[in-house]
Formats: sequence, structure tokens, C-alpha cells
Amino acid sequence: MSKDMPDNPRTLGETVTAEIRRKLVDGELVPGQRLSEAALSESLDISRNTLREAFRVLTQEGLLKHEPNRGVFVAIPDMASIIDIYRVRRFIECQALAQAYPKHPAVQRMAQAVAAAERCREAQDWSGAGTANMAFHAAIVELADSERLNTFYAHLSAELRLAFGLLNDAEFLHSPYIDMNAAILQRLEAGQAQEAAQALDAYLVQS
Amino acid sequence: MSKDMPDNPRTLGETVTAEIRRKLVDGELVPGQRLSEAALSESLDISRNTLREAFRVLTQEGLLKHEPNRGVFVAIPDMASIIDIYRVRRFIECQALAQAYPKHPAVQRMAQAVAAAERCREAQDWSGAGTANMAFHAAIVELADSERLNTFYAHLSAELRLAFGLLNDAEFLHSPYIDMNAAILQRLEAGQAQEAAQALDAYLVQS
DNA sequence: GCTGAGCATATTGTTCAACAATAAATATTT
DNA sequence: AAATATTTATTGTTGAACAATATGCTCAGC
Repeated sequence: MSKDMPDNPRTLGETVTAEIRRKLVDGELVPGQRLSEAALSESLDISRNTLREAFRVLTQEGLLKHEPNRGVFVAIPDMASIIDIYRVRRFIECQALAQAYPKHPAVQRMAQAVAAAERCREAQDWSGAGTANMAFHAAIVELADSERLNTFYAHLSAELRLAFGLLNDAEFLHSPYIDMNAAILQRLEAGQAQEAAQALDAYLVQS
Repeated sequence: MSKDMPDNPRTLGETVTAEIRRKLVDGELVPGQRLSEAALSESLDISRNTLREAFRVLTQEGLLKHEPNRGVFVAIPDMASIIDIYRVRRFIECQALAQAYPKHPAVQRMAQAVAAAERCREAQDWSGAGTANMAFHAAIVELADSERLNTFYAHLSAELRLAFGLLNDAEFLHSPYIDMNAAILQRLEAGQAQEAAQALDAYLVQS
């Protein structure tokens, strides 16, 4: 996946950063909530200093908001932010699709994501379908073959999950688009990159 | 400019982060160099804990590299990184240009950058010309109207300045492209966004 | 001379306790 | 009630301490 989120967190700071990040995207910490240094550090059984280092990283990722002398808060993705994220997604994903060549290894990952989503729909596992959908779009970005673009997209994705953590109608959001993803994949595999990009554009524009 | 680099650093940590960032892009700290916590914290007259917070931020920006239990080093932009950065630049800037509409406020900033670069060339101020060139490309990204894209590009830009800090043939790098920038601007203002994007593509592809 | 095991040393990782600086809440005065 | 002063809680920052780890060194043993 991405390089800036090591699988083996060698240091405690990295471990706790990953843990808080997970709580954020999983909705255990809700937007706007204030994160007290004293309370959280005791709750996680770490020192305040170590927690503050994690705060800086997550703030840089856009998941937290740091207001000097006031504290850190879970980022509140306002409408402008959501619009901005979708604009960037459209900007990046469409171009990645349009300039992709059909034999790219990421195409296989797109296919796997589509298959997984269809399996999840079968099993009524909408949460899993959502995850598969996100994997699909991440794979699209991988078509561009840029490490930096991938990690950037990972940050966007996390921010988006934070935004949609509350309105959790996962079915309404993801289910109708499983077929759309399949159609996009099909066109790309057929060498119709432009058409695939156009389909994705229509998909993202209405969101 | 960008929102993640406040002009009024309210906290000491932000101040020192900005200061180290400046030293990095100005070449006072060279790639590969190890940054001792003890030495730097004493040199900057701050505590180790505050310095470590700054380290986390700059590591997240890609300017430093953190090796657990070994220390932090100035990032060494290898050839792969430089290629990656140029790939992303081409990816983003070309699309931003292609989909731009000529009356966008950022066009004015592009024009200002071109004018400044020509003035600098007149005065043999190649460092200033380089800065103007960077402002030109930043303005191109602004055409896309995305705050996140802008800050992402700012990070790329800083990383690039870090990479080119040593091989400081600023004239060779920037001077020949002043006219190219002017040509791009001219085409964009004439409503020929596609042609402008193509010119930029050729420009970036050879780098 | 070379290799490897074990020890010494320096640096980072982490914690703790304290105090300064600031903002929010509360009380006081007009 | 409005403005001002004061209290209080939280963050900002520091310094010191100790644990954990990597590096370099010493010294057998061949």
C-alpha cells in the first residue's frame, strides 16, 4: 500500500499514530470532538509528549485540526472540504484512467476490487463493499505510477472516510456503483481509456 | 500562499519548523546530513521535545527521513524521487492548464511571474528568476481551484528545491524557460488551453 | 590478519514533573 | 446588562532522567 504507514510500527509513537488514525476513519472519534492531551495520553497509556508528536503527524494529514493554545480537534469536513476532495479525485482519477495502458499491473487490482465488491453485495456485506470500492479507486490512481500521488490519495481517502463516518448509509453510497466500477474496468481492459475516464467523470461529478 | 505554513507562527514549534524548512530549501542543510537532536536543539535554543515535533512535521512533508533509533536525516532525493516528482508535476500541471479557463484569477499571477522573471533576466538575477519560475508553475496549479492540490504541490516544490540545492546551475535550469513560460501564458490567454498544455508537456517531459 | 562475541558508548525513544502562556469561565464592579 | 477583573483549566515548553537500540571497539581464537 503506502510507504508512510509502515506495517511494522517500530516505535511507540508510530503505533499510537496508527491507532488514532484508525479510530478516526472508523468513526470512533467524531468530527469536531476535542482531543484533550491529558485525557487521551492517560487513556492510551502514553506520555503527553509522545501524543503530541502523533498529533502533529495527523494534523499534517488533515485528519486533525490544531488550534494553538486551544487544543486539537477532529477535523470538521465542511461542505467546501468535501467539494474540494471530490474535485481533486475527479482531477486525478480521470487523468490516471485516461492515460492508462490496459496491461498495467494495477488493472488486476481493479479487477480484484470489483470481484470483491460483487461478492460482498451477494453477502449483503455493505461495509466490505465500501472497502472494495475504495480499493478500486486507489487502484485507479496507481495507474499513474507515482508513489507520491498514491500517498496523497491515501490522505484524501482517509479524510473522506472521516467525513462520511457519520452518515453511514453505506449501501446507498456504494451499492449502486459496483456495476459502474465494473463497466469502467471493462472499458479500460478493452483499450477504451477515454471512455472509461468519461464514465468515471460522470460518476464523480454528481457527487 | 499555502494555508499549512502560517505567516504568523503563533507557537514556537511552528516557528522552528518554518526555520528548519527554510534551511532545507535554501541548501543550508544538505541531503543525507544527519540532524542530531541534541546538537540542533541546543543550536536553535529549544528543547528536544519541541524539536522532535518539528521533525515529525517535516518528515511528513518529505523533507526529512526518519530512521527509528538511528536519527533523522535530510532526505536524499534519489533519481527515482526526482523522476516521480516530475511525473506528478506533468500529471497535475498539464491537466490544470488544459482545463483552465482564460479569465481565471490565477492567470494574472502567471503573468506577474513571467514579468518578474523577465525583469530578473535583465538584471542577471538568476536566483530571482528561479523563484519567479516556481511562482509561475504554482499559479498553473492554482488554475485547478483546489486548496489541497495547492498544498500538495507546495510540498513537491519544496522537495524539488531540496534536490536541486546542490547542483546550483540556476541559469541553465531556469533561463531558457522564461520564454517558454511566456509562450504558455500567451496561448492560455488566447483561449488555446490545449496547446498551452501540450507546450508544458514537452517542457516537462525532457526534464 | 581476519572473524565473531561480547562489552562500552552515544543517540534516540519515552516518561515525568514542573512552570509559563494563553484562553475560557467566573466573579465583580459600574 | 455591560465591561472589567480574576480565577481556572489546558496547552506550550522545558529540563532531567531512564530505557532501548545501534554503532564502534576490544579482545579471544583461528
